[in-house]
Amino acid sequence: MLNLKFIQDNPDLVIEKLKTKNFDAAGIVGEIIDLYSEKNKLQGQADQAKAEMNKISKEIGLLFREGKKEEANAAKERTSELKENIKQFDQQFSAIEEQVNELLVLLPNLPHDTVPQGKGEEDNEVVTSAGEIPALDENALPHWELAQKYNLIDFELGVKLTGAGFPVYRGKGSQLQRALINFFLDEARKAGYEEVQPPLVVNEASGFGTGQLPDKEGQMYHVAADNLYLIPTAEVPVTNIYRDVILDAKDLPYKNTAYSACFRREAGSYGKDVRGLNRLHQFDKVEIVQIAHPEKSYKVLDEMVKHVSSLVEKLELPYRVLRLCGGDISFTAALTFDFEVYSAAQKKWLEVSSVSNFESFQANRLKLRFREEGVKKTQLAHTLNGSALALPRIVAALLENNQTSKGIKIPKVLVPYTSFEIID
RNA sequence: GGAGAGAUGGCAGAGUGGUCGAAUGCGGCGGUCUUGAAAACCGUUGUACCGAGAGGUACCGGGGGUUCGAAUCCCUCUCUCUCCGCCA
Repeated sequence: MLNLKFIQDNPDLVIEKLKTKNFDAAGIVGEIIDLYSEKNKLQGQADQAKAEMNKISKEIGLLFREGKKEEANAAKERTSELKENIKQFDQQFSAIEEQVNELLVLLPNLPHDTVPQGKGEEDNEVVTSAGEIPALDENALPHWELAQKYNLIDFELGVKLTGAGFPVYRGKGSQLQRALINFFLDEARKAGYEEVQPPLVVNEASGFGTGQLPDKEGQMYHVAADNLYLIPTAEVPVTNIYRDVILDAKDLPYKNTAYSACFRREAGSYGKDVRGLNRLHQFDKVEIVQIAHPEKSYKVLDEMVKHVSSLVEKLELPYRVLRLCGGDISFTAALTFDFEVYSAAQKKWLEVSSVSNFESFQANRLKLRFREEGVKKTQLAHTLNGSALALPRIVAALLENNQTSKGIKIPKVLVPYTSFEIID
């Protein structure tokens, strides 16, 4: 959510910047500004009326104490009109506030200056390309066939237990999952992230804080009986750790990492790249989150991109980093780098990480503030997060790229975690 | 699932209709004292909005009501805790 005052002070900037996101904000911004001045006018009137009311009430109290009943009763009569006015001001005031909030929630975050103009994925900018694309045999298998051949993942069994998109990992497939999770968590810890194990189910306030609600309500599984949501990413509970808090500037940045299962309904995405591990309803992911000082958040973003790069490099996967264009970047992000690894049998780039700076967009919803030493006024912090990494597509690429006639080779860094070097 | 208790400032914890944005203690910050530190003592210490400022307003879990006036009374919702039952 953009800051109300910021919009008020920079309406043209907001409209101009949102054009990059292909969002025409002129109407909404105009309405917000009108409502804002109306709101202030009303508040001035309401506050004045309330001040008078408070004054009279105090006087009445004193008069009663002194036993001047008649004067007190006379004073009472003066209040009825005031009371009515206050009631009306308050009603109008909260109606306007509600309207403003409804409009505010419609505005996406402003894109960073470096976000390229564009309509969709095809306009994303490749900023890095690294690693060698392996030359596989003609008869190389896609990962879903490899998974079956080596009994690593049972998709049909998942359908029996739950439904499509809920695979059962078994044997070395299951061990490989565990190895990756531990590897990712260890790497994050070495990079200074504190590990946390958050709940996998969150309440409405948390969903709102990071921006899943109300915008992407249909994306999450909703536990209706308790009005709770299964998390689509650990970003939600981990970032919400910092909801409604005021931090000391000297303690920034806060760095957390968490492994979690992630649940996504993926409504409406059937038929598109859904084979095998490409798109699931439940998957594992290690997430990194940072709460940063606004002046340092882009440095932090770079650091996070480097961290994720190091992970795919250690796994010896060919990858590229994309700077998302205005048409592809999310509603909440100011700047996002996507990581894609090449899955050599499918001959496809698969997104395995998305690293974003949300600036103060989430912080404003979260009421996540910090205070500079000696300064009374609080400021909104910046939030950032990234996948480091999402497992399924990493597994897909590992299986496909490392297949040999003797089996599937495990990258060196993972061997201490898997305790086997080859899947055969 | 059954029964009960509760929700107040960073924490603990008073406050049952007016002078309460809220006692007191702890913690934090500043100071006095000290070679330094501790102790002791003194002062200070919530957030947000409006206003050029003086200042004003709101907030004692959320919403509504009674009243000239509500942290305090009433209704309602949510959450937390304790005990019992069941269970990992």
